[in-house]
Amino acid sequence: MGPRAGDEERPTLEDVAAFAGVSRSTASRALNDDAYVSAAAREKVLAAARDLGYSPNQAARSLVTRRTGAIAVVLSEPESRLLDDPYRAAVMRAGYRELADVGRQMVLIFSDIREDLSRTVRFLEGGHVDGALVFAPHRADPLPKALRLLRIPVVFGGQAAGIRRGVHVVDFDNEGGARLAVEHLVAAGRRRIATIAGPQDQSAPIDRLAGWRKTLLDAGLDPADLAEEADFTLSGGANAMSALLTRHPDLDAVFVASDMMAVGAFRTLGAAGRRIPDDVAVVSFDDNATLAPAMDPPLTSVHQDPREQVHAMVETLMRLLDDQNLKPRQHILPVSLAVRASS
Amino acid sequence: MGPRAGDEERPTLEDVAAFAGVSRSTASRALNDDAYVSAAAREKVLAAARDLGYSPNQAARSLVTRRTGAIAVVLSEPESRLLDDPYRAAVMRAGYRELADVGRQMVLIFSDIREDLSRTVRFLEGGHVDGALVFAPHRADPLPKALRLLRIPVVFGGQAAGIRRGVHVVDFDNEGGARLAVEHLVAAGRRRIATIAGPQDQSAPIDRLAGWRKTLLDAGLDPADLAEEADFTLSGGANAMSALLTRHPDLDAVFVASDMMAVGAFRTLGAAGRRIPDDVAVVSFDDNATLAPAMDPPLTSVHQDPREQVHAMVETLMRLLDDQNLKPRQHILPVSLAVRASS
DNA sequence: AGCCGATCTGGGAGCGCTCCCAGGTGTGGC
DNA sequence: GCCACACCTGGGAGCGCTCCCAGATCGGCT
Repeated sequence: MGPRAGDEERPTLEDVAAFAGVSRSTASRALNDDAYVSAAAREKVLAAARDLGYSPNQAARSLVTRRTGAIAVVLSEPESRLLDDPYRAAVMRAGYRELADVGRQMVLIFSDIREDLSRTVRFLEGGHVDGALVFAPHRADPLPKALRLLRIPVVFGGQAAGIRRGVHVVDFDNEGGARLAVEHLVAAGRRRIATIAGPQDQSAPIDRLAGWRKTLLDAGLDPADLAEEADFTLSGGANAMSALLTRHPDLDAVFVASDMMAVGAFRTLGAAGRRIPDDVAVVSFDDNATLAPAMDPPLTSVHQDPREQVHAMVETLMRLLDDQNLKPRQHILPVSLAVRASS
Repeated sequence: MGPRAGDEERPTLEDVAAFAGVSRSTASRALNDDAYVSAAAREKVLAAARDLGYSPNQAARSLVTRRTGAIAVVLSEPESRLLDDPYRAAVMRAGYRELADVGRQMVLIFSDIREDLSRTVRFLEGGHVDGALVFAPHRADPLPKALRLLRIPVVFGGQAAGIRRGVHVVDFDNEGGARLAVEHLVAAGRRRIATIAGPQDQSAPIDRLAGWRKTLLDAGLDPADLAEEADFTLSGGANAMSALLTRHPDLDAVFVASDMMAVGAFRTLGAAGRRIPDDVAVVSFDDNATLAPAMDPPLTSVHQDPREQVHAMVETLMRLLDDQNLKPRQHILPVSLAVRASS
């Protein structure tokens, strides 16, 4: 019959050792492929573990090792933003993969800026995880500062609210991406290039706006009055486009700080009888895999690869776990332009 | 100075007890608000815990209680599908919230059908979590059957691959939703109602196709040759629409099994010079918050609320944790039709 | 007074694991 | 022939917590 079927008791390391005819210590060494175990003993232990269906008790293990093997991925945003942001979905997926590749389990934490600060902090310091990857794009978010006081290793994805020094950051080149987009429009002969900027309480949209402005100036064009701020939503983008068209009926291009706002801009342009790209070229930022290629016409957008960002973050975090005194640095990743029919 | 600043050592329960002048047992009782602790003792312990910045060691706790306080949310799909599926993002978000509401931590598991079975199973039985919410829509997915052999409490979201009995399931009324959509089209006077079905290796699209067929028959219309299967992608939807138009140039409506495929259908219809909804009405399934309202014209779609589904799943799982012998049942949730300009 | 039960407390045991240390065995060098 | 040193093994301790049990205290009732 082998081991009793339907047995409620899960086998322990001691059981495996007894079954293999060795001591608990030797079994432990074999399972954790330690040095100093004979090949014969290792074989026997591994076979016993397989036969008994043994899997180690993680609680017992991390009680003594003081490591959990889990890493938190913290997404700190107002509730509304998270629901429909495919970029975040890609971040989660990438986080899972990249952490699995280094043998770590991802524990996902959603943390609404306004509500969940103390719960999130309590969880992170509760010893559930060995470290954290934190995405907290809003400047007013108190989380990054709170985390600084904790002893837990943290790497930020994107600029951490108000903190420029002493933290590990992996960010995209937002300003450079905006520059790519605008240079593309200039090269195509556009001269009245407006922008729909994102909320100026976040680093990324601030940098994108700065990139647009500087590139125009470098090209000898005047940015004055050609920028309109919106809130990253469809309707926000539509309204901003209306305002821009009213002020500058002669504009021939617009750089939009996110794909979702570009949808709104498309609406307004269509309703106003402007053809894309013939009358107005549109370039966006995000290159959202769901949205950008699905639009009509397909949207030219600045492509940022979340997988690449998360990979760099995990790499940094692993080094940080080895060496708590690792010198913090800002790691800026390049972006590229995905050119489609809208420009 | 209070407790030493920058102390590496985290305080233990024993420290808290000593500080409060009581025993470890009493401190434990106070912190877990057990009965049989005097008000005075409780006060002292709570104050001590606060002053020392104590947070309990979860590993030690779950070693003895055999509970982790964590619940896995398992998304079992081929890698490609997960990246750009906002429905899944909503499921994750809802899972996090609903589990937080019952004091549980979500641990997210992505499990590629083809690659990750053994890793997922190993994790789930490793004692990391107390139970699991599993989304495994593909009929060929071996995960549900593998989980059956484990002793871990599981609730499925959507029909579990090939298993109809003995499992806990919370699903949407896919057939009823399709019926709503088609009845809406019939009521609007449409008579040549085609469908772009989803992959017939999954329960949900199978049921949606069945609902379309039955409703047509009930209305005295002939479904023959008006169905085309596609793979839930944009291009799949576009190609299916082409095939349908070629076969039936006179069709006046199409029920599409997902929003993403509806985007493809829109493309094809536009290229063929058909106006929506004047020439061809389009109704879809998903009511993806990002996509459906953003389309031109905005898409009529069957609305399913992932939060509601997850809520029911968590409720069932909590009951299951209390009572392992809870009688399994199929819980079917109603859906509604979000009517927009495309129909 | 005496007793019983309810209320409260402290110490011991032990969850399953890893790590340390004390040994045992074999091999090679002098 | 003996020591040094690698290699390998087993047992003890202990991680920080919860639970059990024995005991202490205190009313209230016979």
